[in-house]
Amino acid sequence: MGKHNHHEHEGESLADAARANLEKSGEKWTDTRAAIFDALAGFSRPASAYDIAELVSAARGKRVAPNSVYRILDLFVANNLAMRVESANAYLANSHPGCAHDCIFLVCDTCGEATHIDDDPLSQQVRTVAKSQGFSSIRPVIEVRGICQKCS
Amino acid sequence: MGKHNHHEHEGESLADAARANLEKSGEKWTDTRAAIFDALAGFSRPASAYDIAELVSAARGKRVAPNSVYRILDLFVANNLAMRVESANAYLANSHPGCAHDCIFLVCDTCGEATHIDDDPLSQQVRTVAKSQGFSSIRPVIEVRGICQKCS
DNA sequence: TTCGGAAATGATATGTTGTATCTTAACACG
DNA sequence: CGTGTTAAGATACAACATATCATTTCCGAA
Repeated sequence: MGKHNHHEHEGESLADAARANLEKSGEKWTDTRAAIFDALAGFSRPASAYDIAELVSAARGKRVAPNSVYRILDLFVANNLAMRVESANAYLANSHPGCAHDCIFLVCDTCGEATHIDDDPLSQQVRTVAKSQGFSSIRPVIEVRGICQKCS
Repeated sequence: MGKHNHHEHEGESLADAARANLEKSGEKWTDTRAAIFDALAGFSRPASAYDIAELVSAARGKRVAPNSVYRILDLFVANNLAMRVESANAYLANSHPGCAHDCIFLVCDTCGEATHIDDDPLSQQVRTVAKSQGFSSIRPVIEVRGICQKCS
């Protein structure tokens, strides 16, 4: 079935888990990175790098430039602490870091909320199709735009 | 199997088919639209609105502004003459307009070429997952980033 | 302890993608 | 013809992303 348990973290606990995962890769959990992770995790919907820059700048009373945010988000994505939602040019914190999946995002065109689904059999099919065409280094991008239940 | 024949058009014939489809929806096939469609169809990989603006401007010796290109691309996408590749912020001409599918794009990170796949059973599964979460007005975005055979 | 190198962040500039608003031009129809 | 509608142009700006170089921080070796 491709199903298994996730540890769904939140708040302190999520940041701790993120930190642990990042340090496991030999990366440092700096103040700036912590602040950016907190900001990202605090959003209930995909946040742009500029959203995060603004929030972190306000929270610390000290400007954080967008390029720094992008750098750190790239690091987070590379280490599975965050995911990029391509169709929204925005990022989401991974609520179960350390557990790698191809993600499926359902993004509401009305409220902007994104639901994060794992469906390994489905994403495997996508990988298989790509592989059959000779693709390697495959990174599936599976998203759905639409209207969520709340908004309809 | 979800398989069926496509009429794969190219060149003149593709533009003709595009024109027919657009007019069938009560839209006009103007000179500007024709020029933008030709430009788009002439690219071998997903083209940005600015790529197209540049090419059309050169071809006509008369500047076409990006906003006009966006307007017309939106019209094309709405009428299935073109598709947007979300992960590339770019557009592709539909080589079989009039035949609606959820598309799967395989995009090479090295050369930028995009392969267009139809797999209705697969995209149906994506739609079903979204529906099961209460989503409506569903538009799947299924893309794969990776390295194509030629580039590996 | 401080020196020197490496990694992280900051400052700044610029490139790319996308929209908003208003004006002008083309066109269709009475 | 005139008049209303649709298409396209001009312009400005907003939003997203990267490039480059300077500064700071941190850590290990002397």
